[in-house]
Amino acid sequence: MATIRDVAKRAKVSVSTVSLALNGSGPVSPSTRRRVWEAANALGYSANPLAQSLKAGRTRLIGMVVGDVANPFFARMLQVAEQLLIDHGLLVVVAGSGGNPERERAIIETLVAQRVSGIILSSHSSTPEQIDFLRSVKVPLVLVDHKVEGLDVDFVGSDNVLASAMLTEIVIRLGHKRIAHLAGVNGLWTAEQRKQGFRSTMTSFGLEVDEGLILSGDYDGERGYAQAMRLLVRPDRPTAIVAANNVMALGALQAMIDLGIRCPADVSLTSIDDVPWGKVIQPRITMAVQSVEELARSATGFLLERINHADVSIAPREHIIIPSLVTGQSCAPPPRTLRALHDAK
Amino acid sequence: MATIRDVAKRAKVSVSTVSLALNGSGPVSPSTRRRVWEAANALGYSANPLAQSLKAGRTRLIGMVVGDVANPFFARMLQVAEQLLIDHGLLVVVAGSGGNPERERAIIETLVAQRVSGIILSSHSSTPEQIDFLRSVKVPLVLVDHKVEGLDVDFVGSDNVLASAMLTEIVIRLGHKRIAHLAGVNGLWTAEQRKQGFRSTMTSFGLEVDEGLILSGDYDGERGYAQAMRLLVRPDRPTAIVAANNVMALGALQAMIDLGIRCPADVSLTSIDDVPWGKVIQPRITMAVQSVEELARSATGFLLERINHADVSIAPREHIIIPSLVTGQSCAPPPRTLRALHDAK
DNA sequence: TTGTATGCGTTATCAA
DNA sequence: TTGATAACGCATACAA
Repeated sequence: MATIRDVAKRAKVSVSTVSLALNGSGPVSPSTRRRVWEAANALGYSANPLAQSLKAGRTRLIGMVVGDVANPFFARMLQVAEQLLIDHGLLVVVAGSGGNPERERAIIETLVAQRVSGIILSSHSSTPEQIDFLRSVKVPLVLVDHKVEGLDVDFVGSDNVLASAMLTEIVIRLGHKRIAHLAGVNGLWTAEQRKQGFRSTMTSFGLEVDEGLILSGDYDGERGYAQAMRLLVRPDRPTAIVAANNVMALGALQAMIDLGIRCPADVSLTSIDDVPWGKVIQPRITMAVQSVEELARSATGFLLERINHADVSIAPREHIIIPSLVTGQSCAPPPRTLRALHDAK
Repeated sequence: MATIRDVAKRAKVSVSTVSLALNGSGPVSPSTRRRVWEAANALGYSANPLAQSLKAGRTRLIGMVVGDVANPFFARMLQVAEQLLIDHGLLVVVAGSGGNPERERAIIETLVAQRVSGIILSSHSSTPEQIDFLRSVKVPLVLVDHKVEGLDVDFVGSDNVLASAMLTEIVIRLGHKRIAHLAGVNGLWTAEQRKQGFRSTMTSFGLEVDEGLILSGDYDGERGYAQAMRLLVRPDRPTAIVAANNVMALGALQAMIDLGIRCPADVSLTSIDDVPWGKVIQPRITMAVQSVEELARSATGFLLERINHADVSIAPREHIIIPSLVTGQSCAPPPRTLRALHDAK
């Protein structure tokens, strides 16, 4: 591979002139500029990014750290962000933490050591230690999806309270009273927010929250299936389930199918986040969807601003995306028999 | 950040001694080794990967280039590969080519310029120019999924001919005669292989291949839906559809649902590749699945070998994964009326 | 407008 | 066993 020295030799100028000419970072006479250009072209020269990075102290790499790379939500986010970033000459390094805080930390340390220009992080930990650690990261950082309270960095996420509140209200208005919430990973920010939206809506409609009907499915399909099973086999089973994410909703739906319970005739179901291939799943599930595209665009936008204006200090920003309701056929009034029973008591 | 010089100063030795002590790349007396270690620890020193890479001529980065990062097949592949690679101290840079050959080429050039240690590529082009270009890439390269004929590099993929042959045979044995093939992107290796498996099986069972029943859905869900529609509204519609991938099968299923056509009572359906959330889709689709895990493991294994034994020349290897059949409820004998009609003619 | 020289942080060669 | 020094390839402050 040709180096800057080869170009200098061929153009009969010094290396600094080549650098100035090619980067436009200084005054170069048109004639030498052309000579340099031609020499560079003839040799197929392009600067070694490694040497540039060593000099500059940072690479043109962006780190993206999420819990699970294969999760369709993050896969889509990666897709959108990567396209945007590559157009700005930035490459994306992805790593999955598996939801493990230590692993998350180790990955971030590796990325910082690699001198990445910025990090997009969906953090799975908000312990004081993790906050301290993240605070110590001097690389531009944007948090997505999961907010870490007490950490003053850019955040892009959706209104999780609103999302579950919307869905809860829908089933309440249909006449449901025994409503279950299939929650996410306990302690995780989004999971707690969604739980809160469920609880507050129940209360504001004068319904009592049965804590036994709030089960965590860990945002996982299999766990969602198991927990839904547990709910559905109860003699006093709920007549509606508000699932905190898409894959748990699918797990719940599968549990119903396996038990011969009809949706929505017997039990209604709602979900947060779009369901992959939701259109071919019967019944179509009523859900509160957050725009992944908007999330990805916003997060990369924040990051690019910080990278390009590293000199000016920008106050941490927050972009909360409002979920939109997509109505399916998975919700109906509670079955007569049950409703009668409840009304009677 | 502490540099090697800081460590040298603190341990009162030269930088070369620090390098030797820390890397174990030369003879160092136990006492100085300990002093260096302690100094390094006290300063929280770790070598700057950028400087190491500049010296070594290559980074500890692996490039992964696929058509679509959000495609569940590739997302899963990325997930598995990334975990394996990070355990070997390698980070993964991902980029989506969008199936565009020029973009694919540009991405690979960027990765090579970045001095990545290796590239995992699912190429969407096998033109002579692309082959020449890929041949010129001096970085360890492993092809996955799509084989590029005439390029002597490691390849990991599945037996695509067998996959579609299996599915075609299943519907033939159920008595179907008018069988459609919802094919992938014309010209793409896997798509052509799958088409071939369909054709040869039809022929070997003495059935005529109606070219009008082979439609390309471009491996895309929407296109698959449209093409399935086209097939299903025909008065002489096929009684079975063999889809060349999962998302097109889902598109076809959706088309059937929208048209009020029952699956499998009216039309049978099969698919290559696992369907995401296939368990909650009614009916469960009969499919030939390839193990993405095996593919990812094998590909990273090949790559790691080449990277770790860059000195010895290894002949290009091929790992063909045998798809396994997963039987669902999407296949049944053709409807009586139609069968009678056909038998009569 | 152009050239010289230095540093970015390592590793490796060669002396000592 | 240890140390001085030259690369790796580039950018830039300073000189000319």
